[in-house]
Parts: sequence; structure tokens; C-alpha cells
Amino acid sequence: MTEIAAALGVSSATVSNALSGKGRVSAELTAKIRQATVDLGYVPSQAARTLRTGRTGVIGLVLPDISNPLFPQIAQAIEQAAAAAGYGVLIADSRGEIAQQTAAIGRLIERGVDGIIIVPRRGSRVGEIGTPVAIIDSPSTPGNTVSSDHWDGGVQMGRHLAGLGHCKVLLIAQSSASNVQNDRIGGLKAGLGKNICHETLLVENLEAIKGAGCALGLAAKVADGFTAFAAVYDLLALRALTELQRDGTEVPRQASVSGFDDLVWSSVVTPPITTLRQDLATIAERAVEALSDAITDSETPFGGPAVAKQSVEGVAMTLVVRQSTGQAMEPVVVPVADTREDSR
Amino acid sequence: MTEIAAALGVSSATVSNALSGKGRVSAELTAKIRQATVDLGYVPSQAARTLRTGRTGVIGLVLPDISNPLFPQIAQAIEQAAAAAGYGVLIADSRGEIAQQTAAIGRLIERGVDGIIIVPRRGSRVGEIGTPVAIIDSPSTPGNTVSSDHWDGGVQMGRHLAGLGHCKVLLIAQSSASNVQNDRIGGLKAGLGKNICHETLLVENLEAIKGAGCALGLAAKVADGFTAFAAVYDLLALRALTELQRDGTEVPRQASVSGFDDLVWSSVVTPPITTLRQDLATIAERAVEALSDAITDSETPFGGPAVAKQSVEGVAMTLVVRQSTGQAMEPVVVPVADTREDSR
DNA sequence: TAGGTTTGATTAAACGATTAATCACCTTGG
DNA sequence: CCAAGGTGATTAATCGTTTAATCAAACCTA
Repeated sequence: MTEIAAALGVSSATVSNALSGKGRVSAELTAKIRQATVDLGYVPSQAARTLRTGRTGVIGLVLPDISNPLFPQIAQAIEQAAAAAGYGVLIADSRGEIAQQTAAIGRLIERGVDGIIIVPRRGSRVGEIGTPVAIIDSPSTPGNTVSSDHWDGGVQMGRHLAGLGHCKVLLIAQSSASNVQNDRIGGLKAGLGKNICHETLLVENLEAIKGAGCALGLAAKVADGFTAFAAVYDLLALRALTELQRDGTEVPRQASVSGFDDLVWSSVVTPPITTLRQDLATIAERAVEALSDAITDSETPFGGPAVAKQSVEGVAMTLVVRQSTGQAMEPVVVPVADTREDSR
Repeated sequence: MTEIAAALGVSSATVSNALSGKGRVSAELTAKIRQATVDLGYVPSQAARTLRTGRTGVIGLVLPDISNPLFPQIAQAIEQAAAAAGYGVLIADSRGEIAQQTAAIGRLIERGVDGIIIVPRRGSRVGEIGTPVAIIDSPSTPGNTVSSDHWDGGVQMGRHLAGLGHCKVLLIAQSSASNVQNDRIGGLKAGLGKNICHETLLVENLEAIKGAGCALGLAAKVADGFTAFAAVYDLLALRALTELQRDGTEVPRQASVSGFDDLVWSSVVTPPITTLRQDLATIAERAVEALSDAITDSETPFGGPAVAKQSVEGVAMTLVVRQSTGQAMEPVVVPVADTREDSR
């Protein structure tokens, strides 16, 4: 910057003013400075700016449950939104452990991030950390900043399955400690309505007994009359789909399978999985915006390290209908003396 | 730091020296300073340090092909290795497009990263960018810093399948422009040996004709005598597995399926997929180490913006045998007049 | 004891931007 | 013709750390 100033015979303060548009600089001089900027290939020193202003222009992204296959999409969306808002994104992984999560946050703070976006590990709460924070979890989580409307997503899927004529539906979840999963399950039940019989399978419980990666025993459920299997996320849907197929159940003719999140593979398996897609771009935008506001607030005297304010409503999810769900099989007609029940 | 100096009645330079261990400071004073450090909750200002030293302690991570489901694992591994080496990790996404890749790298440089780790999009080359760079691709890529020994992985899988008695194997790849995929295919062929019949299916070509997500037509291949399907990464393996199962082929009794990378879902589908796991922790460690060296070198006069030096050999992959591969089916014996061909 | 070396600490100048305070000059109204 | 106000630019301090240069005192050696 000093170089530019010297080259044009002005002071460095003028250059700074011209580029930031803050002080009073004539239009022509501003233009000349702009030109010199590109001619000399000027790149502002973030470090100096940070030292002076106290802001790094970097936000941290904490994803405790990094094995979450949704990670790429979230990271991508956040990075885009942050870049658009002029922020860089520093990642922090905590390998799932709560203690490491704290350590990861500590590393971010030492690096001087202006704020942090956290996608909490299921069931964990985020304590006060002295830095602006935005949380992406579920609308029912206290302190949640923004998230998908998981409940409504469940409702959509419930209605979809109901509309296909399914009367006995198995809801498959992993853990009862997850707000997101609970929301989805709740929505599913609401969407199915009270005339449809449903049952919930908690894989967590099953695995506690039969070991991780055990069979879900879905063939038995099919024999028991279940015609639809609504999983709470695509990984479980995939598990259900492959188990059903291996055991000779035709999907979707004999059983429908659905998931949540529209992960990469959901569209390439056979049959492709009907699922709900999150609008992560919007979520990321809102999270970054809310965090940005919180950062600004926290700088006003007595604003304090604010937590980003909550969005009132969740971001809508969109139903993606593929071939893993279909019309419910005609229930096996128990031969009763009723001739009006024709073949079909 | 000034505060600490004032509190102890020494100069700030002494504090700096004591903490960095560089100058000459008496042991007792150093101890007192250390104590004051924790008492006052001193956190060094990265910004000031950066301004003075020109190093940010942050490296950039560029993953152009972010849809790559291996992303979480790579990001996690790099973050861990970087944190251990005292670096932070700034991510940059480029939505696949080459132009955006350049833009993303530009953003990183503006933020002042000390170096960049790139996992290149298949088939793309990384140009000179004036900053130390480490590349993770495949041993056969020029300029590659470190990567798995994909070829050897292929060999391992090839031998595994050969050992199970498979005589007609379909190799499934996505693109012929990927060095990684080519290495794996080459290794597979070598591992199978020349007595085993194999054929390569390029999904890219198939989709150019039949559209993305089309059926691979594996049932026909099974009818044609193929008993094993070796995909070049797990997503393709999953696609193959589900297609086979949907069409009523029993895996692994009638056909074996294998993949690469051991992605999250590979172990939970039914049957779980036999695959090769990359040692990403080691790769990340070496990449960070090499990059760190390159950063140091680039600071010596005339060291220039060095590219991290290459590791001589790739990092070994480990074969994870699960239930998707099994003994080859006895080929249907064509009834010829040869009685010595006994039943078995 | 003078001269040289070692030890422990200080001084002061950077690094590159931002910004409040100041200044010189010009315009304009009374 | 002078005071008031506006405009365009400069001055200089500041952010917190590192580090080369310097310095004073103590220690050693001949």
C-alpha cells in the first residue's frame, strides 16, 4: 500500500481511504489508485488489517460428527456462503468426542476466528464460549440458529407413503437422542395420519444387543405385513434397501423404502431412493448471515459475545420421489366368502 | 504481552524471548513469565505474529471434486495432521469447475495461507501458483507429493478375486481420465494375472449414450459368465451391488462385488462390501510434513515457491474382506463328451 | 588489573493497514 | 472583506509481536 502511495505521490492514508471508500477522496484520484492497485498486483495484508481492526474475516466450522456423510454438502454450502459474505472458513474436527470438540473450538479461537458455526453432535449441547456462535441443528433445539424443517419433511414423506396406500409402515431411526431424528419421526407419524399403523425401530437398541452392523430383520417385518420402510436418513434407508433385496424382497413392488438427505449415492443405487433434500445453500446463507450479525453486535460496547438469533421457521425440505417407493401391494386377501372382491 | 511485561517489570522483548526460547533469558525469569502467562490468561495475537513474521500458520485445503464421498475422511485426516503440526486448515471449494478452482485458490492466497494441499479433480493439472503446494493424487501423476499405492491396491484385490477362483471378471471404472482409476485398473489386471479373463466397463461412456444413472446391464454380464465385478471405487460397487440384487442375482453366491476406499456405507449394506481402505492418516501426515518443509524452503533466499518434494513410494492400502466377495460359482459345465471332467 | 568474553536484559525499529485529528485551500453568504 | 463551512488530502498514532542491535554487569584469563 505504501508502494502504491509512493508511486502516485500520495499518502498511504489516502490509498486506504480510496480503497475502502471511507474518507474523502476525489473520484479521479480514486480511479488512479484503483488502476495502480491492479497494475502493481496489490494484495492487502489481512494480517495488518486484522491487527488494526481486530477482525480476521474468518469463521470456524465445527462438525463434531465428521463421519456424517452430509459433511461434503454442508462444508460446500458454508464455504460458498461465507466466501460470498467475505469470510474464510477454518475447519475443526473433533473425532466425535466431546472433549475434543472443546479442544477444536479452542484451536479456532486461538486462530482468532470472528465467529463459529457448529453442527452439534447429536444430543450434545454447546456451552458458552465467548465468541459469536451459530448453531445448525433442528428447530426444536434450544439455541438453534437455523436448520431444515425436519418435522415438515417427515410430514411430506408420511403423506407420500399414505398416498401410495401403505397401511403398515416401519419407521427406522438410529438414536433417540437426536433432535433431528426425533423431529423427522414426529413428522412422519403426523403425515401418515392416525389411520395408518406404524412402528418405530431404533437401530441403536438393536445393535446394543446384536452388535454393530447387524441385520435389521426386515424380512420378518415384510412377512408381518409391513409394506413401507421409512428411514430417518439415507444411510439407514440404504441399509434397509440392501437387506430387503438380499433377502429376495422386491423393492418397490413388495416394499417401499425411503430416506432423508439425498446423499450422493441415493440416486445411483437400484432402485434409486425416494428421499428428502435439504436446502443447504439457504441454510448456510442464513447461518452465515446470522453469525455475521452476531459478530457485528458483539463489537458494540456491552453487546457481549452474542449467540446468533434464531430463525423463526425451518427451511423447507423438498421431496425427491424416485423408484424406491411405489404403490402398496394389495394386502394378501384372506380368502373370505366375499365374491365382490374381484381379481386385480 | 506488554501487560505481562509490565506486571513483572521487564520488557516485552524479554517476554517474547522467554516464551519462544530464542534469546537469552534466565531460567527463573522464564518460569515467572510462564506463570504470568497462565495467570493473566494470555493468548498470543496470531495477527501480530503474522504481520511480523509473514507466516499465518494456516494451510489451505482445496478439494475441487467435493462431491467425492471420501471428502469427510480426507478433511478429517488433514485437519488432524495439520493441528498436530501447529497449522490451521482453511477450506476452499470450487464446485468442480476449473475456473472456480483458480478462484478458490486465489481466495486462499488472499487470506495469506502459508501453503496449499490440493486433491486435484481427476484429469486436471495444477499450475504454478506462487505458493508452496502439496498434491495428493496418485503415484503416477507428475508432481504428486504423496498418495496411496493404488496400483498395489488393485493387485491385492486382483489376487483376492483370483484366489476365490473367479475366471471372468468385469472391471468397472468411471473415467479414463483419472490417474487414480487407471492405476487401480492396471493393478487389478496385474493381480488377476494373465490367465483370468477380464473386461473393462467405462461408466462414463455408457452414460454418454444412455444417460446419467442408467443401468449398467450387469445381469447380462452374469448370464455371459462373469462371476466377479471389481469396481474402482465404492460408489460404483454399490451401484453394481444394488443392480445385481434387484435383478435377482445373489451376492456373493452368484457374483462377487468389490470396491475401493471403504466409504461409510460399505460396511452397513447387505452384504457388506469387500474393499480397500486407504491409510489417510499417514497420507495426511506426510502431505503436511512435505508441505511444511516446502514452506520452510520457500523462505530461504532463492528457495522460491517450492512444490513439496515427492514421496518415492505410495502408502499401502489394506484389503478389507467382507461378505460381498466369495468363492466363484462352479462354471456351468457345458456337457461335452469328456468324462474325466468330474463333478465337484 | 586490564582486556576479552559470556550472560541477561533492554531499546527501538520494523510489519501493513486503519483512522482520528489536523491542515490547506476554496467557496460562499452576509 | 471576513467568517463559516466544505473539500481533498496529510500526519501520526496504533494494533501486538519479533528481532537485530545495543548495553551493563559479571566472569574469566593472562
